Amino acid sequence: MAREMLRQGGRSARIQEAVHRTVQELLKRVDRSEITVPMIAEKAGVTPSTIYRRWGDLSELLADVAVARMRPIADPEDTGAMASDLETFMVQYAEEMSSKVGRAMMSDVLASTEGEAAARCCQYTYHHLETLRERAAARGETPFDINEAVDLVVAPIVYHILFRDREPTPDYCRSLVGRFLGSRAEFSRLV
Amino acid sequence: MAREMLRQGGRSARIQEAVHRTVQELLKRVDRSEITVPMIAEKAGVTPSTIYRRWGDLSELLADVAVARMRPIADPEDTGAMASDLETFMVQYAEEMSSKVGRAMMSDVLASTEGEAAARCCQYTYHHLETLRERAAARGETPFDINEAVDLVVAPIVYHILFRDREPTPDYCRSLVGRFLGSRAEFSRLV
DNA sequence: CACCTTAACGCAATTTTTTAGCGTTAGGCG
DNA sequence: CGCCTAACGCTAAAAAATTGCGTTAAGGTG
Repeated sequence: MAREMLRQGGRSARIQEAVHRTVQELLKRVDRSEITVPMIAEKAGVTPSTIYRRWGDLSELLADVAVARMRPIADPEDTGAMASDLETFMVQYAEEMSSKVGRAMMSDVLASTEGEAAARCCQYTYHHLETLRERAAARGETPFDINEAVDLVVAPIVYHILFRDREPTPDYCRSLVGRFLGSRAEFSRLV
Repeated sequence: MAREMLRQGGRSARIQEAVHRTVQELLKRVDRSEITVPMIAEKAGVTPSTIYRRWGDLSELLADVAVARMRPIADPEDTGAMASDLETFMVQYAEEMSSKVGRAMMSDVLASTEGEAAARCCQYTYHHLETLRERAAARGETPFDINEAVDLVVAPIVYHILFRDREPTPDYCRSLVGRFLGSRAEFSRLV
């Protein structure tokens, strides 16, 4: 799973770059069950033993690549209000994760033995929600609770993607956000 | 994935039984990354080629075993009331799934390529919830909606188990059930 | 800047796993 | 009882994973 490298520059970095890029390209073309370490090694121009020594096995490499792909490159879009911010973000999240590559990424991340990859990609989601929460607070809106957002919105989406028992349509995602924010309103009305 | 066997009895069934049992025993002793097909074959007294032909590869076999283990053997406990029924069931569910073997089962199920295993083990949960729902209706209680129960209670538990961002303690599970039933009460109060 | 240390790599031999052909065994059915 | 063939065992060949050892090149030091 790409332990923290003692040497971060030069050849080592170039190889990581080449291998990651090769894996991503392969994931687009061939089915994941067809992908092998020697195949990746050849296309990336490295020796298989290098991959084995550095990542351990194929599943760890795939998990590493998946986490790298999930690393956020930008903050979620600012739509001007908390509700629409959450809706847009979650709809987009569901779209990305329910796609073929998204599903593959989640699968790879969860297959990683240590579970460290899962925790990290979970942090990415928390970070985005935190951004939205602070943005709402800065606007003067009463900010939402992040743990509750995960329980009421993120978790259902992820569950249905993983277990394939329901399609996470945009409408469904918006209804989740609606229920989430609605439950807060009703709660505050009752106390 | 153990395609529906054309021959269900006799030798074929004995081999499936032996292989399944061997896998379960191995999962208790050795780490999953150590388990190999030849290892299972030897302990089960069959040839590796039999396993490869029947299950495809190791991950499919593990998924098949996991689904078989998750197959319900009994209905959830009847505690006399819908709320306590749900609480007991979900607390027990969280305990089983967050254990080491439970996590391994979920991981194996989700790693299965076709996702057919995931859908099936998802059906088991739905079936149990359906039992609780009918039981509640028979008592005269207003039955809960199963999809909402999945979204509000099951999904968060599963999410936290998979991503290891939170421990699904009994108290936490009960609070999920409480919020779920509470949201229904508040909703009906507002209409 | 030249040198030293050693992490990380390439190569190749070995081991293990996976695949595939082919004959054999034993369910299930007429 | 006897036929048909799904499913198995065995074996050989192919592919993948592991390991030892020499080589390359980061990154630090005098």
